[in-house]
Amino acid sequence: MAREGRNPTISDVAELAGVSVPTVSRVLTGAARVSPAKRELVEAAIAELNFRPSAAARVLVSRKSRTIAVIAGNTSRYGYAETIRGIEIAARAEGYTVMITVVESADEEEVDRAVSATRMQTLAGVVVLKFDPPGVAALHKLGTDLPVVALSGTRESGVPQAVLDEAAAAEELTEYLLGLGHRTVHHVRVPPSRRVDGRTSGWKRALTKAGAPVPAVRDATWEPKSGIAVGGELAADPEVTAVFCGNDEIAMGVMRGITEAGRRVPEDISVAGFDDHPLAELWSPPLTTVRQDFASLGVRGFQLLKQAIDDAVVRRYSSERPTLVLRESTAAPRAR
Amino acid sequence: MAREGRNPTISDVAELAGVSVPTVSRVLTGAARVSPAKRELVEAAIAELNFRPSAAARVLVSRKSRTIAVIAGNTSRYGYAETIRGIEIAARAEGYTVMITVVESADEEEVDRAVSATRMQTLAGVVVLKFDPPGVAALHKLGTDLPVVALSGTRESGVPQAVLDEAAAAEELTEYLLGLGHRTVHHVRVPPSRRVDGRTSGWKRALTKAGAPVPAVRDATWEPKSGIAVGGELAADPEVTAVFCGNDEIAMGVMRGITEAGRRVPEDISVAGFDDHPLAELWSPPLTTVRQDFASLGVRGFQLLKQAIDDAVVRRYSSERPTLVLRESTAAPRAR
DNA sequence: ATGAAAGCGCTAACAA
DNA sequence: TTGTTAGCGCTTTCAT
Repeated sequence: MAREGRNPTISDVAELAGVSVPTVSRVLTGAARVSPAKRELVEAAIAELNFRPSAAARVLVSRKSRTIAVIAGNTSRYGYAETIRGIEIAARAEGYTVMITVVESADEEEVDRAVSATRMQTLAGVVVLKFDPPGVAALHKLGTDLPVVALSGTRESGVPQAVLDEAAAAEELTEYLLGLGHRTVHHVRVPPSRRVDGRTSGWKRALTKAGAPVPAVRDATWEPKSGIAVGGELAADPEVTAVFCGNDEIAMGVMRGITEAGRRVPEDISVAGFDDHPLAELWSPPLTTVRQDFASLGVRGFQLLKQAIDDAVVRRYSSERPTLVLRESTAAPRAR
Repeated sequence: MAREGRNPTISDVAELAGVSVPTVSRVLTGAARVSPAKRELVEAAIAELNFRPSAAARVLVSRKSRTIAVIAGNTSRYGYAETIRGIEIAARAEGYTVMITVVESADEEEVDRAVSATRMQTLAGVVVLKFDPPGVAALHKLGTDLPVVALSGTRESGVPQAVLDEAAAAEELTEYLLGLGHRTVHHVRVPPSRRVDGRTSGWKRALTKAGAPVPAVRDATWEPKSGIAVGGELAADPEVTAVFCGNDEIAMGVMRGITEAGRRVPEDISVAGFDDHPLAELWSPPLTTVRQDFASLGVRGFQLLKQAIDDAVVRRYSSERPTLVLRESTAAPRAR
């Protein structure tokens, strides 16, 4: 009999409906046919008791889970947050639950901790945000006994992955800047995920193709403010007429540094960003950038994972080309 | 014997270590003393097999879970994302896993869906982001048989909650603006969680106290762009000399609208925001605002939840007063 | 189509 | 301190 003070179980439902426990299970899972009469009884009992099956018991016996994990180096920065949002939307649509694991650093100990914490759960699969070194490290530690999909800006061998082709977009943006008449384009990099970074390599490729000089790369952190100092240095160099920044937030910092140094954007120096942050078009001047659809990256990532979970014919890649967004922070250089 | 192709279980460990299954369990949970000799054997076996206990089995038998759920109307907007980050950090430090449930709307059907999905898992507790109507609705549907903590900007009766005292901060900001010499302060509101909203009520209180006229509230959406049109309207009214916006992103939109209308900030119109978004200080002019520590709100929320989970003496409230940040988007009105 | 029986991997209660 | 026994709430055989 259903006791008070605890959640109803499947046997409470079975008893109330006057059927066996497996029959209730059949109604729940839809795995086998149940006569309409019994099904109705069972459904009434479920509703009356407000019964919800225990996910833990289901997982234990069926060895199948409706939970996926997302491993990420960060959850709140724009690209990360939007990507996770996309994953969650796609997962929810398919009835999957999402749990989050944050990997703070690429230290072996921290990566082990994160992977262990993740793998304690019985999971249907894992999506790894391979945007940074912690993500890359976690991906490698994860093992192959579980469906895994990586999300990133550069296609790489190994697990299936959904990609935003950053290199192609960065190349296009750099070519646009050169086409405006700039002799070359300087580059401020955000912390790269590996030695090579799609945005940086696309930039370099465009310069090389055009026979333009390749200036030394300048590094910024993820903090928008770190762009201010870099902007100041850039403003001090009269050779600099165009700057391509690794993301919009850094670009905003760089623009402030340039402005504080008394030079104007885009009249003296053109500045372009990357991502199309929601505030990029509100900035003064509105930012020329590359639109990255992170939410769609997350959706595509989950879809790839779903295929792997279902043992479907697994497409290993899903690539999308971010698009150039021309606004007012870039212009032709002034005549010298 | 440990078979290939499946995860090792506690009995594999027991067998390899030459002890009983419960002894392994004791080592795992630390619940009872085990002789150093056996403990070492067990630990060696665990390491050799790379054994990880099944969370599902543990939950099933112990009825205790190390997973908490976060229910939120949104995951990627600044305040939400930072709050979730804080919850995750605090949870991780205590060995808890975080799952996310998004409630898209306050529709009964959607709220039921979200709550059901959440409650399928055996949870230690739930943190609800009560920043918007979906969050409020989910909180009410959640039931009382589970530790629940709400996070919001306004203290309210009911479940324990961690709060950022928005009303007090909004009042302080409005007083500051009035103190600058503005006859009154106009207000642009972001979508409120209920009829009353802390930011709006603090603003109104300050005006009333000062005997200043209370202008009609203008509404914006969460989209920063929605501020542009509002800014244009405000700029067209010569009576408007100071505007308090519900968040920084809207303030940025409003400032753009004002600028596009040919008026200047702060010379013609002062504009203040709320939140201290990371880009607020980089904006031109840098934004006067109220710093809200969302990450700390999340941490405090988890701590409250942890106390409830542990049946400790439960503090029901944790309140923090956001602080005024004075920058350059506000100034005294020009002499008329 | 339905039920009886078994058992997923662990912890709790008890005995030794 | 340690082992034996029982059983958490389900799904999965296997009969019927």
